[in-house]
Amino acid sequence: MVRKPARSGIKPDAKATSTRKPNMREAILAAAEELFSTYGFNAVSVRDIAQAAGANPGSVTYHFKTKDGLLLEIYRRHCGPMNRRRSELLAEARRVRDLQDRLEAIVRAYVLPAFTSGSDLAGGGTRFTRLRAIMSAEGNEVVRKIIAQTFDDTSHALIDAIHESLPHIPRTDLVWRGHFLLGALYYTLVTPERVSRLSRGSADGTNAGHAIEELVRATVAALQAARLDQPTPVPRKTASANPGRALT
Amino acid sequence: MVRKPARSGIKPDAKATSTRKPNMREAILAAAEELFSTYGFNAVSVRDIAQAAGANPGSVTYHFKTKDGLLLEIYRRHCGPMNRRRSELLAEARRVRDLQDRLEAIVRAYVLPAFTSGSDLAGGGTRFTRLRAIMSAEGNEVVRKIIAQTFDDTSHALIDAIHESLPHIPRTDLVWRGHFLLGALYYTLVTPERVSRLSRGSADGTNAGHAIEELVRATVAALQAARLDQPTPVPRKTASANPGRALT
DNA sequence: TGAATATTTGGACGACAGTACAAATATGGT
DNA sequence: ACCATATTTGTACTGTCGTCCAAATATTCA
Repeated sequence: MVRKPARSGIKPDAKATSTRKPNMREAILAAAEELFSTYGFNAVSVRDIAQAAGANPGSVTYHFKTKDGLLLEIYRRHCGPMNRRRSELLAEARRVRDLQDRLEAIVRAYVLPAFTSGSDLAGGGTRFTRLRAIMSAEGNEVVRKIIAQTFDDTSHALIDAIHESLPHIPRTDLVWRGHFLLGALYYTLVTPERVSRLSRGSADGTNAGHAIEELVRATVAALQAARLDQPTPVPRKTASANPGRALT
Repeated sequence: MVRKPARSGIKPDAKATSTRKPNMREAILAAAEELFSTYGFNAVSVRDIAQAAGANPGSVTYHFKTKDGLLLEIYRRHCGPMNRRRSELLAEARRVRDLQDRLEAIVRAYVLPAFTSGSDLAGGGTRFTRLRAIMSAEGNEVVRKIIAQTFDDTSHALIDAIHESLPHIPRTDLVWRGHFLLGALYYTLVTPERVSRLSRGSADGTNAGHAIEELVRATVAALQAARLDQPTPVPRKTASANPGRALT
């Protein structure tokens, strides 16, 4: 790990009181999720995780075989409930009559489950989404597969629902704007203190409620934007930088 | 680096043919920038960089002392020109008469220099901004200092300029929306292939020109959005979910 | 209970990390 | 040519990494 962990209180002490099950596996998962979502995958070692969970490094290997396997299991835990919740809210949102309200509900259906996970209520959804944000930047191969398999359906459903409500806007534009939504969401979870700093304290970046409201408001407005009727036809010559090569 | 380097024992021979100036320092900087912006800081080793630059690992230490020092120098190279360009374009933008055009110009003044660096024309700006995006997710300590020192001024200038053009919108809201802009920008540079995939090929995420146009259009619309209360005064209950809890 | 199984432990392995350093070499001014 | 300096090289040091494994311990069920 890059910084010293300062010994966060993830100790599995006092376990025998209520539950007869120590369930080291769960403790390891929780510790890994917390550490990965804070420092990133590459910066956290298996030993860091084991120590935070009060377990032996060998135990991690026993339960999850590899470090990638551990990450995979974390994703498996959250993806199902989160996307199920999104589907429910999206179906609800589609039935809203007023266009403006419907759009807002659709965006909310996508954003809300990213902050509140179904199973874990203590900021679990936020933690997992922050993890997703970090992983998208670090570019882990295991994650890339999961995303294409699991999240693309949800994203398509979002875009389709929006397109239904805004049929006059090209689908391609909506893909872009939905992409920007996810980027804004990720960035807010990764660097919330930046909002507090730039607003000189008048906004709290770590307040999920505020973040959601601002994000929904901005996104609904962006989605409804018409094409610019090209006051400047093509970006200036300086914007010649088109890396034809593949990124990532 | 994540993948195995295959350990080719071949040495960088035949270097003295054309140019009489090896300038290994520059080669190391270029290689490090390329590798860091592709795989992240933690995933790339000093040895990876040295090999990519055709240099000896000790040479990296000689020129930049530490790995962090190398990263620091990369930032130093780009921050000055990029922010100077932003200031120029921003001053230009402020003088535009029409409100809509002015807003657009202001946003462009912030976005364009992120894609086209002053010195390097072959996608250098894009590469550096992608690096910044990855670093913001990985959370390096050295970078955090640079950002607070160097980029906050630029961000404040952007927000102030927008606030001048949209005085009826609370500054706090503009901070949020500017934050979303940066998040969207970062995410587009980090995962451009996602746009191509979700649009089923009808949009090219790696095309900087398109990305800029879409980003500017969406951002201008988002910036002008009024509070949700104003246009539709009806409080709704459709999106039943209730956010309100703190995160992190 | 005792046997079968599941889990935990502590240590080991080879690979690779960042950095340091003396020797070798290249460079530039006189 | 010479010397002083700048750079490059090869290697070595000390950690830490992910993973493995045999022994120890806990758990479950006949």
